[in-house]
Amino acid sequence: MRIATFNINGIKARIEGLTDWLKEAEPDVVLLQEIKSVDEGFPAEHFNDIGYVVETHGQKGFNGVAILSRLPLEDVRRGLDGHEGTGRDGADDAEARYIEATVMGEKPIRICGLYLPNGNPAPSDKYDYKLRWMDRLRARAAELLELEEPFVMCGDYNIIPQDEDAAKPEAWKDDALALPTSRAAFRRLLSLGLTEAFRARTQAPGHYSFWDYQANSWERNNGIRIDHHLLSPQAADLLQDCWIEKEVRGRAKPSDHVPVWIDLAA
DNA sequence: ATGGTCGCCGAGCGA
Repeated sequence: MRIATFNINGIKARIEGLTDWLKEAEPDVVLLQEIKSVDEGFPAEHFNDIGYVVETHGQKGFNGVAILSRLPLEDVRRGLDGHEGTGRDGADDAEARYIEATVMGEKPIRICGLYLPNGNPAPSDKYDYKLRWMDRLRARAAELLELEEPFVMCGDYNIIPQDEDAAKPEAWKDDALALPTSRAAFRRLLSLGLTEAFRARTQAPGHYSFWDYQANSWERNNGIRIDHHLLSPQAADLLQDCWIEKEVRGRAKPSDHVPVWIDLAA
């Protein structure tokens, strides 16, 4: 089963490029982030027509996540638990950033798609929200781990795990994506027993999943690696491969992110 | 270099 995570930065702007990519790359499952659409505005029927079932968790204008799958989806869940009611919008669940479903292949796999808050500037209420959100994600991961079944948490984590994951680490020193506090929160997630698929495959630096639209970042290869797959032990046992589809960034009208893939023996 | 470029929509925010 081949699964890709892809922050598309707006479904309306990316419908054509995303369709072309789906037809040629033929992923079994895709986790989309930043659909920037309400559920009713997402062109689900269009993707049904090319063989994908669609589940969305959207909101107007910003954020929004979706799952596209060639296999049936069951037990869809939207949003994280832990309704603090103290978020900067009055409720931490005001932002649509998380969706879960079970993909019914040969071996059913629980798939979590997430768009972790950016958190800039730091410090700020936005940064506090990011850290709280990571706590809530960790609580959900701990719940799922108790089941001792295969699950994957895939998405735009907005975390540069190590300096090796940035072309210019010094430029991100004070950024919410790379601050020691952010990296520590990411490590706490991993230390529950999750495997970061890309780093499990290679320790090599210089692999990125995002290049800013500004300042010719793509042409200068000034990228960062912030889109990740975290696997439960039972899912890690199924991991065949993990790779970044860098070429997509050079296409016409691209997203600023590219797809990151895992292949599971499932 | 305190700008630069996108996408949401239809002003200004978020990244």
